[in-house]
Amino acid sequence: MNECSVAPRMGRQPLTTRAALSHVALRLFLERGFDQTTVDDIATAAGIGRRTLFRYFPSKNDLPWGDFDAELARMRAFLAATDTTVSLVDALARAVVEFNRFPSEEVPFHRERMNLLLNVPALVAHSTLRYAEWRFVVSDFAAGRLGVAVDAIEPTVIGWVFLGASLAAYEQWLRTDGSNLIELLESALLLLKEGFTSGELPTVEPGGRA
Amino acid sequence: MNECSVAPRMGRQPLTTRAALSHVALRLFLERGFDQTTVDDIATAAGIGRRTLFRYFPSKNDLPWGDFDAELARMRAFLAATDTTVSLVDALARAVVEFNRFPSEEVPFHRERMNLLLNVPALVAHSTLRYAEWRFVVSDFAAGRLGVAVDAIEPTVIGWVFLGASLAAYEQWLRTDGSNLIELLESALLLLKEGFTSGELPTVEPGGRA
DNA sequence: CAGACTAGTGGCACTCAGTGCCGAAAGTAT
DNA sequence: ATACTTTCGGCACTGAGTGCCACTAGTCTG
Repeated sequence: MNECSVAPRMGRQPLTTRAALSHVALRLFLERGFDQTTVDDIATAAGIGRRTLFRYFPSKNDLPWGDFDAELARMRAFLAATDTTVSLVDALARAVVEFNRFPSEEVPFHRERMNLLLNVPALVAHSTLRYAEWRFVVSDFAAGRLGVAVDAIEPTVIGWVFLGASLAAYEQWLRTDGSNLIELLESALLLLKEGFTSGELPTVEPGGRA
Repeated sequence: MNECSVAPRMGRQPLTTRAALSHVALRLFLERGFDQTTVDDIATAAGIGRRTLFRYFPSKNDLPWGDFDAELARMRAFLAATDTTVSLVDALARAVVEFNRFPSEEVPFHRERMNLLLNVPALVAHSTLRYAEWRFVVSDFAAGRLGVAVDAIEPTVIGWVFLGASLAAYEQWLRTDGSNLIELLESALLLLKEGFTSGELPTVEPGGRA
């Protein structure tokens, strides 16, 4: 029977968690820089073997992301639960905002993490693979709403456009101390709604200063 | 005096060119796959030393790109030469189309190259760094037209959005044999002009089937 | 022509990320 | 105790990328 609450599954218990390793790595990256930190350093700091670390994360580049898959699943669920009376663009905009809402105590941590992800070249490059998964969630939802294939041009463009707006907001957020990520996201997403029809873009006040 | 046309500059002549190496590498990548091709293989095939190859290209990932910097300079020049009566969005749309126009004999080659760049994970990731340079050209132009800083939110979003539309067109192009890249780009860029105002996207026929 | 100068070449040794293999360790189930 | 299951981590290996340095192939000057 499986009635033990302390060690519910068979075999040896894991020594640590993805979250703990991500945290240790992030600390070292901030202290000495990403390139100056070796995987050995991280493993040693976490008190595990180097080989073991590679079982928790497939690459050094994945360490700052923590458990991104779980976050993505959250966004997918949020979209799935959105009422169909809400327009496609609004539904996506709300989901994006929701996806990027964090408890206030985690905000400084998240800021440092994004600072790395958007500035260290190796991480910038690797991030693309994560963004692709994110875009797929967006495109998939859009395709369902529009009644077209997920690889049709409209859902694809929508995926890219929402990603671009989000990252633009993030870049803005990291650039200015004390700015509010959620407000910046709403500004950027509003730009999409206002559209590019006129050729002259509407001037939107950055949320942080509105 | 410097009047010799064969060897105009001092010192030893280069054994090869970036373009030649890019071509050799691309052939090998197509034959056996990107991951199955080592830098040694490429250097040997090109008849140079491995160490020398790394002087022509900073990384294996850069080989498929050839001389991207020159292409970027062309786009920048095209934008700079665009009449100011043309709206911002139209100017960018024309520049993007121009940037992606190739002589018909190079099209199959370019297609294979983009096939690699958009499908091999390592290349997908690395491409981000090249795209960032591309986006900067777009954002920079937009910032000038809008009279705002290049790191303001509007030019940033515009950079992302045009990149997204371009890549969506490319993905579409690679997916369907015999499709026309230029037409697909125009379709995707039209989506941007039509905008997201209504919440319901206009249905645009893919250029390849129009 | 000799010697100085300059720029490309490539071998060697090194660091570091990532992987396959496999036995040891630490648990649970019977 | 024994069997089974899962994690751990050492070891050896591949392959990308780098610093160093001697060598090569040119030009330029006297």
